[in-house]
Amino acid sequence: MLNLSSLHSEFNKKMIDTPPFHGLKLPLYEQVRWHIQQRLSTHQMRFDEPIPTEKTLAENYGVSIGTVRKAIEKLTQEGILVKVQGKGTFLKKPDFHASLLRFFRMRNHKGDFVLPVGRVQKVQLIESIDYINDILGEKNNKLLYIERIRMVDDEIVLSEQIWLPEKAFQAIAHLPAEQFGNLLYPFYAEQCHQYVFSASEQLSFTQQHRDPYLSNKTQEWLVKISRTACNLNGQAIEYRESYGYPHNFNYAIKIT
Amino acid sequence: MLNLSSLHSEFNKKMIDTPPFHGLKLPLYEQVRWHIQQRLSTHQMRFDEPIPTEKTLAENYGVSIGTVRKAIEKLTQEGILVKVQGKGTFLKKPDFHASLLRFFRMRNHKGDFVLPVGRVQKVQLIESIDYINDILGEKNNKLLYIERIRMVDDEIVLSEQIWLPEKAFQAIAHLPAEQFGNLLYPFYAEQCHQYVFSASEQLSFTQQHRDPYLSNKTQEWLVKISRTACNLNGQAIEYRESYGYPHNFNYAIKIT
DNA sequence: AAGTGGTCTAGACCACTCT
DNA sequence: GAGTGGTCTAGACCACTTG
Repeated sequence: MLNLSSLHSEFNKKMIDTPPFHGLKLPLYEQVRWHIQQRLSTHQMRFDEPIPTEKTLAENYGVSIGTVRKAIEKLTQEGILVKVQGKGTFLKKPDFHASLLRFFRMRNHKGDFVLPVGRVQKVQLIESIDYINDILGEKNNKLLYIERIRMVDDEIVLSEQIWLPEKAFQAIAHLPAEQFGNLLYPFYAEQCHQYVFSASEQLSFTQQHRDPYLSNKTQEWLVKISRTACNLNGQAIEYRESYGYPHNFNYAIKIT
Repeated sequence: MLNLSSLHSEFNKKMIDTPPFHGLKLPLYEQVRWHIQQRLSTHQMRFDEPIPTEKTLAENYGVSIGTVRKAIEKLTQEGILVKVQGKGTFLKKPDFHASLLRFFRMRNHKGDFVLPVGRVQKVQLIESIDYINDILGEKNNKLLYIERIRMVDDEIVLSEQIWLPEKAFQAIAHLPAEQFGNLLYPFYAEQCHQYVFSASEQLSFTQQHRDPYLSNKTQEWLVKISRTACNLNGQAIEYRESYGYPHNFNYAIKIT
């Protein structure tokens, strides 16, 4: 279990005085929610062990079980926790396998939908770029710059440029490109303890991008996806721009 | 108030025997949720009067107030109801103003973001089209076919083709195009008591579409949005295909 | 002041998982 | 059988809106 003991004693003091709470009168369950989330994000991530039971949390926090349930329900809706009946409540293992597939439905030569394979081509330590650092919430920081392609049947279908804050990713700054695996987020997690939990993507079309890996002509339309990926605290830890051809593009959304 | 009286007496009989429930053991709150939703969708829509209070519903259904609250919470999450403290719980007035703006951020000559103005160009009663009727869940039905353009600063930026089931839209089948207003969904509601509550959209790119209103050339890329719009029961009541130029296209999404 | 939803309690029993 | 979350109860008091 994650160590959440001694919460009870800290409860009142911590809840009302910590930064987000000065002067605010948040509902009890919001305070519990925030406190649990803080505890989770400052621990080493464990996806295989349950967090304390609702009953335990209720006792530790000195609130009723219904209040804890409401807090956990919120965290579940946000995609941070998953509840499994009979087993417990777990940190949700985020999987972004499907994320680019939300936009691109690539087919291989047989016509089946496939996930393009990723391959890092270049890794480079570079000086500060203002607009990237703005996005990452940093200032004048060195950056780790990565070029990566994604392929289906040995054909390059997407080209990606990735910027990381050098500070948090020192562990991989000097590794050769070949050691970066197919998927980057598990790689970040293993090597740097940086966990991507959410991302916001922006989609647009451009005729301005000349890509070194896509053999596109001048003035040809490309799809551009800008992604900012964040950790549990909402802190940006990666900025990425992906380019691809429009013919494979397909995206479905439900509006309510 | 909506008339939800006499629910109590019908409760047990109705809940377990009505179509979705034969043999199923749904939680109480799910049954309540479904029952409320049914009642709402078979009434004339009233967005200005509250539904019965939680206390009343609890008494009528013979369940505790917590169970009713959970049912209503679900309906709130689905965007069907809105709760207003001190006033009551209301049917949510759906607004799709922003929906196309989710994809297209049109700027006018001053550079501000604007909602394109809609204008119906053609209204026509046509014979059955199989793939449209499939989408609408109908068979061999006549259709109402509409052509509509959307404009910014007198420039056509989107072109739409719309198909409606003739049966439910007889009231507008023979109206001249000029009488269709700027927005269609409020028009459907007023004239035909057809209320759009949700929609699923599919986005793609095509070089195949030659549009009568967009002055596009052969082989030029266009954005295509296919939308199926549904009422409260999830029944499809409109199918629409919209085409536009990619240069204004911009779409943001949050992934978790 | 009366009525609404918002928050919170202190339990109960059930369904499921694991040992 | 022990432990987990899932469902459900029967209240209480508070915050907000309206007459």
